[in-house]
Amino acid sequence: MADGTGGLARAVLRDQLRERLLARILDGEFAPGERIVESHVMKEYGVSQAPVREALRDLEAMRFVESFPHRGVRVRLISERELAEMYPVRAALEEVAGRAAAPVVTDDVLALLADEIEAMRAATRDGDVHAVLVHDARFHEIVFETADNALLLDVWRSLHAEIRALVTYTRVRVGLTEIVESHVPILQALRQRDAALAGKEMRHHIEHFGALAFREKTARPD
Amino acid sequence: MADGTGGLARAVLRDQLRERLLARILDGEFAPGERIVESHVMKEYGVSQAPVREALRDLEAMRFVESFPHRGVRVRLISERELAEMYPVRAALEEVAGRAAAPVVTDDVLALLADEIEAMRAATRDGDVHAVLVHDARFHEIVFETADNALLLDVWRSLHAEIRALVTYTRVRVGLTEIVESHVPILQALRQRDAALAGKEMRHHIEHFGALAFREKTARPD
DNA sequence: CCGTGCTCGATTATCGATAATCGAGGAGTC
DNA sequence: GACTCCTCGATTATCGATAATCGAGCACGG
Repeated sequence: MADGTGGLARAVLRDQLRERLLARILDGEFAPGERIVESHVMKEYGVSQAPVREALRDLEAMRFVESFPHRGVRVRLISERELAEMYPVRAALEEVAGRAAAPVVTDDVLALLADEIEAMRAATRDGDVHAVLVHDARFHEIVFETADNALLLDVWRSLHAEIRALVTYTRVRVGLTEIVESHVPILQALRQRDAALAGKEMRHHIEHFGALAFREKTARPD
Repeated sequence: MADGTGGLARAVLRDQLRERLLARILDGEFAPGERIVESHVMKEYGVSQAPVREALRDLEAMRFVESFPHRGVRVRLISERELAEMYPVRAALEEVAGRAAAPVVTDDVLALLADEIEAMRAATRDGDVHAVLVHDARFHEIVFETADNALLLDVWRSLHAEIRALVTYTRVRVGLTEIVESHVPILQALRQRDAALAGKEMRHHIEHFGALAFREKTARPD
């Protein structure tokens, strides 16, 4: 058993490797565009090639890396153009989630959502940008889970890489408070169980920040 | 990258195995709920365990099979509910594609779309259901390609709408002619370069058949 | 007769090694 | 000097074998 390096010897190796590698990608230790060589990872964690390959394949499905036959795996470089492309897709998905979630949301879930907003506010006061983003993502994830559509949730999760990269771009341009408070109308629409309104608020929420983030280059013909 | 039928990704065993296994699942040779044993597939195709595992993992990501650690892989029962879940997601994506494609569509593309409709009509006359679905899928794919949003195209492809539609068709009888002719309003909206209308037609197109196939559970308040 | 623990066959998860493939860089030619 | 061909090092794709794990069936005690 490989216990010389980091003490990963419990569950399925593939999953542990995936989490480790993902953390390193998000920390920027693996820079975008940089290659991730299987043999290096093998030696570093003292495991064999197979679990490394499968972990990397999982990360590919999550869109954090890309791979080409015989040419290996590299951290996906997410261009500003791709981020711009994400907004209409994400906006549409969030609208679907809002519409589906509103009629079936329970008071418990509403409380959870309110908690997340509170947590975002607290993190904002502490200046903890990372925590804000975590609770932001969690807020949206709760809505998608409530929508009770496994396929929808799956597709949304596959956008994680883009969403993650997105916040790095927008971090400096948009105030944290504005981000946090813009979740309130969504919660209110859900409280009213108004499907159309909830969908609209979800859509606007995404489109608003999309327009903010790319206002200098969006020459959208309307 | 998610390759559809790109062309030069042939030599990789994993991909070939995935296609073979998928065909067998769809043919019903592997019944829903039935286990797929790695060692059996190994011997049957004369390959090693690694490519089999990776092919099965791909199929898992596509939701055609499910796997549990140390307990192997089994064919997922694609429930009617799951098929129903696809429709709102797909409808939203198609609307985005229609809106994006309409302002930039060329006459060449419009001609291609008209050709696909003609091909669908011909296939209908021949009673070739599979061909109809292929050209149907191609019609929509052309619209997504025209939308010029790589992420949107990627997400749409990940739905494998053609395959799911096939499954739907085998369960719910919908008139072929109705399917084919319902593409005409989309083409007309694109001809007018009317983004909002094209999006709306795309959405209605999908929602219509979703409602037909699963009318008992869609109770959209309107 | 029923429940419990154990053994065994089947299967997966992982390993270490080999074959196939790619990209860079040097020798040779015009 | 620029281009082409070829070799070589690096890396991936696949293989065959071993270790870990699970579930079913059986012996045993209550």
